[in-house]
Amino acid sequence: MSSDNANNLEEYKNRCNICKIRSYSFCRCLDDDKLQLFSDISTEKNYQDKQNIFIQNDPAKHLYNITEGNVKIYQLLDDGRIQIVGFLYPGDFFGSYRNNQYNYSAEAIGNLKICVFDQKILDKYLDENPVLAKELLHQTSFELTLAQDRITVLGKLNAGERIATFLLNISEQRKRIGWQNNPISLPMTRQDIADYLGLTIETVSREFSNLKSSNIVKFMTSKQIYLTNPEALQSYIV
Amino acid sequence: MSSDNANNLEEYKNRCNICKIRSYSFCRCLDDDKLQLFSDISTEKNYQDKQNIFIQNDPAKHLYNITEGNVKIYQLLDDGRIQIVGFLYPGDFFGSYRNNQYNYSAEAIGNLKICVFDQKILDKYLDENPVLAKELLHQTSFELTLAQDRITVLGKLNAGERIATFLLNISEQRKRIGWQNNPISLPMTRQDIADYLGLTIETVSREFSNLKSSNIVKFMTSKQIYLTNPEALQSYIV
DNA sequence: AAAATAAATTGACATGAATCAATTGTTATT
DNA sequence: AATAACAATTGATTCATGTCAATTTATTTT
Repeated sequence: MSSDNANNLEEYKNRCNICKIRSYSFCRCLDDDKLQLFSDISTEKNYQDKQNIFIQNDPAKHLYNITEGNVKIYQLLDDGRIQIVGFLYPGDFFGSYRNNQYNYSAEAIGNLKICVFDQKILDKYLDENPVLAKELLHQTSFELTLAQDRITVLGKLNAGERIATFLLNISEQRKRIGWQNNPISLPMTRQDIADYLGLTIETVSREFSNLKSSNIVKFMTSKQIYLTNPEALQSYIV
Repeated sequence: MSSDNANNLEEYKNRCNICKIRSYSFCRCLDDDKLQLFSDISTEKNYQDKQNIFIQNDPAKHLYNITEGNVKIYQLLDDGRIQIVGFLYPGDFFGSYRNNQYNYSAEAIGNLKICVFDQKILDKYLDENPVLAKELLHQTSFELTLAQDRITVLGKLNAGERIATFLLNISEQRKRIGWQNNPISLPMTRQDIADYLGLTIETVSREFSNLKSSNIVKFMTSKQIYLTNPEALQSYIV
């Protein structure tokens, strides 16, 4: 674990075809021989659809990084109301780097492959690898800007605008990781979309129907959408 | 700038009577002789009420840390709608550690004293001071959890619940930094509170009146509130 | 393939918060 | 101290989204 290895990470950063831009995924995005270097501090783990990775307020011991698949993180209120804080993609971190409690629950959407980092071991490792610490800081800063954007979406946008933003964000996300950005697939349910956007399932459905009848989107299936007129979507976001 | 200095920071962390818990304020919280060490990488700057520190989408060159006073950070939509992303306190960071554009505008609330860090110089400094990098990561992670909590407030809580959460958060914040947590002062206008909570000024005012007539709060002035019954406020948040 | 179960859509209606408008209270300015 | 300018409150009304209910479509299970 010489600091040399960490500095070399820079070169592998853009090699990953899953998470090119958002950050490298610590494990999958490294060549097999480099992967070995990280086996000291992370272990790989698999989850299936709807499996919980951890629950809000659990004592926090790990930081996770998505290798393959998607995760939803959500907060639950006492009376059962749920808010989905985020849908996460390959390369995204979740869990906790240092807090003693998880701030949300995390659940797999579909099949999931993640890297698990023990907080203490990672923390020690960062002392010897400032490049890695900075990279983690960079990624966390980026996630903070995404969360801040979502605050504006939930605080100021109406239903139609929220849906438009949501569709365009997914399209952008796909572009970022080098996938075709049209048609897009919605791996989550309508209820999940509603809980993510602070709306009800009925409102989500109605807004989709509006977009459909305006020929702005076209549904191949209810989870496969072709953005016929992305510019029209853009104009929703003022 | 030996890495020794950075490691020693740990001892000064809890000395500051402004920002004890949330993190140390890089400058003010250090003894005068230690302060000297940081003059290489940061400069102090003063602002007055309503002065802009930077504007959204400006090319980002600095990271800031509040020494004294408050800052509001906000996003502006094309049609003039505004969302206040956060009210910041002494010890809080804002600006950008590494992005090339600011994600929000920042404005002083009242008199403000901040430390300015040049991105490039800070970045280089972090390589030699992993403890500092980790501390910055820790603070950023913490701010991320706050932003995530706010997503739930804006996505799921009704007007009364948002106001109750807001008042309790301020009370907690004051407790954290060692001030009396009752009565609390609201340095911002009703419009600011509305723009922070995703409500209108009229709704904010009505909810305050409701709390007043239920004897849950008592207004010394319109900006000085005594929380007569904090437990009742708690029960709002389900 | 048929039946059963779950997910998504659509309609009718209710309601919380926004909007519009007027009034009162507070802080500057001369 | 009087006036002006601004901030906060209160009332009347509208409207976007939520709620409740029924129907259609899609996905499992047998």
